[in-house]
Amino acid sequence: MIRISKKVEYALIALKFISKSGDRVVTAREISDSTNIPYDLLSKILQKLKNENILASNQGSYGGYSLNKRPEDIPLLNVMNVLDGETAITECMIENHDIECCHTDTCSIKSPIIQLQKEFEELFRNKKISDFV
Amino acid sequence: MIRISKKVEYALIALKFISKSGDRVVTAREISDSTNIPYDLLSKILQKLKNENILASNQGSYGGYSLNKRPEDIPLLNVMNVLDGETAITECMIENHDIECCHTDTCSIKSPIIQLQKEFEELFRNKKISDFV
DNA sequence: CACAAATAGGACTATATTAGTCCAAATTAG
DNA sequence: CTAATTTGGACTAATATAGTCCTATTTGTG
Ligand code: SF4
Ligand code: SF4
Repeated sequence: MIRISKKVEYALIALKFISKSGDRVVTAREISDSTNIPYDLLSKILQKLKNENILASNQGSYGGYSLNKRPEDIPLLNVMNVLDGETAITECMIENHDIECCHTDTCSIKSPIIQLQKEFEELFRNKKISDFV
Repeated sequence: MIRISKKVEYALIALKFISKSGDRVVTAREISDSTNIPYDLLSKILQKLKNENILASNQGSYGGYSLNKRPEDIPLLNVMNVLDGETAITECMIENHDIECCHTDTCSIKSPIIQLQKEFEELFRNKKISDFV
């Protein structure tokens, strides 16, 4: 059905929330409360964004998250890759794929698929978090 | 993980096969044998393409499928919609959606999502079967 | 007419992915 | 120390995808 995952949607909503909060740090609880995104799920998402240096975090009380990059410097593709793994429109477009698709020998559409993969990535790489703010 | 479904990949491979076969009709068995696409699955795919008038079919012995449109007149988006249902990058982008996403009231990213949906559709509408042949 | 080859299509199963939950540990300001 | 917070593993539930099985219908040919 080709869908942007809820994780990515939630990330976009959260990143927007944080970028609208100025310089102060924002807690996961705060975002969860005002967006109805499940707290535990949101926490994981923010953690992954932090590990990717999209967010900065402070632990402990009065801790929270803040943006570590400008919204215009965060490509949507980056967020997708962090949360759902490498974005590949087909099995064979996964880089370093040990396990080959069982049709790889006879498949007649690989080269146009490579082209489509490029255009697909381009669309999502050019789309930045700033476009959602 | 955002993937083109196997159904759609198989459809592309099959459509390529048919369009390379000139004017004669091609059987599902023939395509299945030379591509290793599971016969039963392929049959369903071809049937759906026929119901959408992308293919023409003849039943009975010496029956089979043939293209009903020129490859350059078949958008990839069309094939995706036929096989996997309406292409909507998020729940709220499904047209006539009775059931609303549970965040619809508070969601802050709907309008950029609408824009992204447009660009997404554009990419897949501009990509034609002829690009795969 | 009988038969074989083909499309047509419903129902089902298995597998994989996504979404969400639960729990416990580590960190830190006050 | 304590409360608020991030960190992160393990688990469950729900949904979607891929594939299988079976039967009916159509039609050209002997
Ligand atoms: S090899 Fe062909 S069938 Fe296999 S994943 Fe790539 S495009 Fe799809
Ligand atoms: S309303 Fe917002 S959260 Fe719900 S599907 Fe649309 S974009 Fe996603």
